[in-house]
Amino acid sequence: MAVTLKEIARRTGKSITTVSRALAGYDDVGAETKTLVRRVADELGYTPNLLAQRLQKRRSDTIGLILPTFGPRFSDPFFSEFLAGVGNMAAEHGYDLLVSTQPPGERELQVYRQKVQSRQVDGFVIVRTRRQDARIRYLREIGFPFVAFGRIEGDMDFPFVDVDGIQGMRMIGEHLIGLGHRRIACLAPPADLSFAEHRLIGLRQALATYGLELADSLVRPGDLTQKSGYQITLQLLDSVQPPTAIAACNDLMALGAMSAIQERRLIVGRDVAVTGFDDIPMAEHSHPPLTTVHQPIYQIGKTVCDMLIRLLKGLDVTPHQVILAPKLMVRQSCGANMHRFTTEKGGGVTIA
Amino acid sequence: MAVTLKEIARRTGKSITTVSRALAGYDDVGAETKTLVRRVADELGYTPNLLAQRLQKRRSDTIGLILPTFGPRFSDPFFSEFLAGVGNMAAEHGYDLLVSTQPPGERELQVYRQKVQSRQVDGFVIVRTRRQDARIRYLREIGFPFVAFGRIEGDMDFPFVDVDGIQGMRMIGEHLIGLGHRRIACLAPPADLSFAEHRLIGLRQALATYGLELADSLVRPGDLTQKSGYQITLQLLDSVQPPTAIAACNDLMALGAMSAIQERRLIVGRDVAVTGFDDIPMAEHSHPPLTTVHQPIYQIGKTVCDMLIRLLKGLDVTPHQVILAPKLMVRQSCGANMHRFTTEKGGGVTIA
DNA sequence: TTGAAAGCGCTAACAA
DNA sequence: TTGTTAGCGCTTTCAA
Repeated sequence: MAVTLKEIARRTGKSITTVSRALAGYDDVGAETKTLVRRVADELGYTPNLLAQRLQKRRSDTIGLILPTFGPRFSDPFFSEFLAGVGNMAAEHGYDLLVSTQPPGERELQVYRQKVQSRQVDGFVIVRTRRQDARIRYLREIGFPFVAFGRIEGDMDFPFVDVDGIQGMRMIGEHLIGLGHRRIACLAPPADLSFAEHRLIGLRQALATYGLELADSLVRPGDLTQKSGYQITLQLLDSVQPPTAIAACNDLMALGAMSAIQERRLIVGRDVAVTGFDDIPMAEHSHPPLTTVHQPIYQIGKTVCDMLIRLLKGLDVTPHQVILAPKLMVRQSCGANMHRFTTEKGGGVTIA
Repeated sequence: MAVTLKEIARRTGKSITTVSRALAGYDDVGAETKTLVRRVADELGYTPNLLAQRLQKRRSDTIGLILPTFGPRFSDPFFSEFLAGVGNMAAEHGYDLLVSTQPPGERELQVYRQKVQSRQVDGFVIVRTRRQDARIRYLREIGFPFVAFGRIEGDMDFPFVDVDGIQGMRMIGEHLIGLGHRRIACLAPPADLSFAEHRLIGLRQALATYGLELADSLVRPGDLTQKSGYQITLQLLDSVQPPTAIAACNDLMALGAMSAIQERRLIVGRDVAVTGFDDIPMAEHSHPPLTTVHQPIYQIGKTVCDMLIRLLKGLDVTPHQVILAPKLMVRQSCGANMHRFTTEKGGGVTIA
C-alpha cells in the first residue's frame, strides 16, 4: 500500500541505503543514481514514514502544549491566539504540535511525566505559569527542554517570554489616577498565578506614587472569566462605597464588569471606569471599547515556539529571557476619549 | 538513560519477548514471572517508547485537527471549546491530538496529504465544512478515516455531526416575527460554508410562513468576526430604510452588530433587535445578553472524536450521522424579556 | 560510489 | 510457559 524505501530500491535496482542517501541529498551518491531515485520516488509519491524516521532519530519532532484549563466551557480567546502563534511557528519548522488540556493539579504533572517518558514530545511550551510551578520544577529537575510564557517566583534560570505586568498595571493605574479616580477596585487573578502578583504590584506602585493605597477590600480575586468579573462587579457596585474605577487584570473579567455596570444602568466610562489587560480582539469591539494593556499574544506564541525549537536544535538562544514592554491602549471604557459619549449625556468623568 | 524492555529483560534474566508479554498482561506468562517483571518495571519507572510501539503497530494513535483559520488574530471562542471537547475525549482513549492551523486553499490540502502519507495521524476531525469540500473529497477518495462537524452538498456518505441550522434559524426567524419584526436583515456567513446555506434557508422559511420575504439587499455576508458584524451593521443602520432586526449567523458577528448599534446611540432590543447563533459563553454575559441558538459545542467535539475513535478501532459507529436539534436561547437582545430595560426608557419593541 | 549489516524499541508468529 | 526469529521503515556506521 504505502510506498517505502524498500519499494523504491526494488524498482531502481539500488539498495535501500543508497536510496535513503540519495533522497537525503548526500553527495556521496552518483549523480545519475540520485536523479533516478528521485524520479522514481516522485512517480510513486513517496513520503517518508515519520514514525520510523523518528524512532531511528530518537526524536519526536513534536512540541507539547498542555492547556491548564478547567471544565467544558473553556473559551479563552487569549489562548486560541497564542495557540495559533505556536502552531504556525512549529509547522514552519516541521514540528508537530501536540495539544492537550488538563486542569492544574495532581494529574497534570502525571500527564507531563507521561509525555516525557514515552518520548512523545521533544520539548514543552508552558503557559500561565504559577508562582510555585510544579511543571517547571519537574522539567528543570530532569533537564527536559521547555520555554515558558511567564515567570515564576524564585530561581528563574530557564528560558521564558513575559510581558512586564508591573509596568502594564502601573500605566493603567496612572492613567486612572490622571483621570481623577481615587477609589479604584481591582479584579485580581487567582493568587497562585505569577502574573497576579506582578499586576497587583504595578497597580499599587502607581497609587503609591500619588500617596494613595489600594484598599484590601477593593482587591477581589476572580477566576479570569467574564462571569466572575460580572459577579464581583455587582458586589462592588452594591457595596456602601462603590469604586469609581475597576481595573480588571484581564479583558474577560473587564468585559464582565462592563456588563454588570450596564445592568445597574450606569454608564461605563462616565459613572464607572473599567480597564482590562490582554487586548483580546473583543476588547476593541466591545461597547464601549475597552481601555486595556496590549500583549502581542500571537507574536509571543511564535517567539516562545521559536526559542524552544532553537533550544531543541542546539542553536544559540539569546536572549533566552525576554520581557516585553506592554502598551497601553486607551479607548473609551475608562472615560478618556469620551467625546462620543459626552454629547449624549453631557457628562464627563466622575471624580470621586 | 531511558528504560527499555531490553533493560528489564537483562535485570530479570528473561527474554525481551516475555517481558513484553508480561507487561501487556497476556496470560501465557508464568504468574511469578509476571510479578517479577512488573515489579522491576515499576522500580525502573518503565514507560513504553510510543514511537517504537507505533511503528510496530503501524498506527500513530493520533488524531489530526487542522483549524481552517486565517491570520494572526484568530480568536474564535467557538473553536477553543470544540478543541477542548475533542482533546479531552482523545486523551480519555489514549489518543494524541495533533493540532495545526491552515487557511483554506491550495496548501491546506497539501497539509492533509502530508499528514496522511507520512502516517502521522490515523484519522481526522474536519471542522467548518464547505459546500464543496476538497478535504472531504480527498479523504473519501483514499478511504482515510474522518468524522466531520458539519455537512456538505451532494453525496453525504460519511460520518458527521451537525446541528440543524435550518431549524435553528427558523426558530430565530419565528421569534423575531412574533415580536413584530418585518424588516429583518441577516449577517450571513461566507457563502462557501455549508452552514451558511442552512441558516439562510431557515430564516427564509420562517419568513415565508408569514408571507414575508428576505430582501436580497438585507442579506449581507460577513467573515464571522466581530469586526465584520460591526462594519456591516453600521452600513445597515445608515441605509435609507434600516432593518428593525438583525439576525447574525454567528454570535461573534452579533456582538459586533450590538456594538455598532450602541455606537449609533440606539438601544439594542428596543430600537433594533439582534440575534446570534452558537451561544458562546460571551453571549450570556454581553450587554444586553444575546438571544441566540445554542449548540452544545463541547459535547459535539466529544461526540465527533468518539465516533472517530470507534471508527479507528473498527467498532460499530451507529448512528454515524447525527443531526442535533438546536435550542433557542431567548435573552434580551431581541427585545423579548425587556423588563429590565423597559423601566428605564419606557420603550417596548419597535414594530416597523 | 555503493551495499551489507546493525540497530532504534517494540510486537508477534512460531517453535520448543 | 518461554525464547528465538523476524520485521515495522528508517538511518548510519563500515567495508568493499
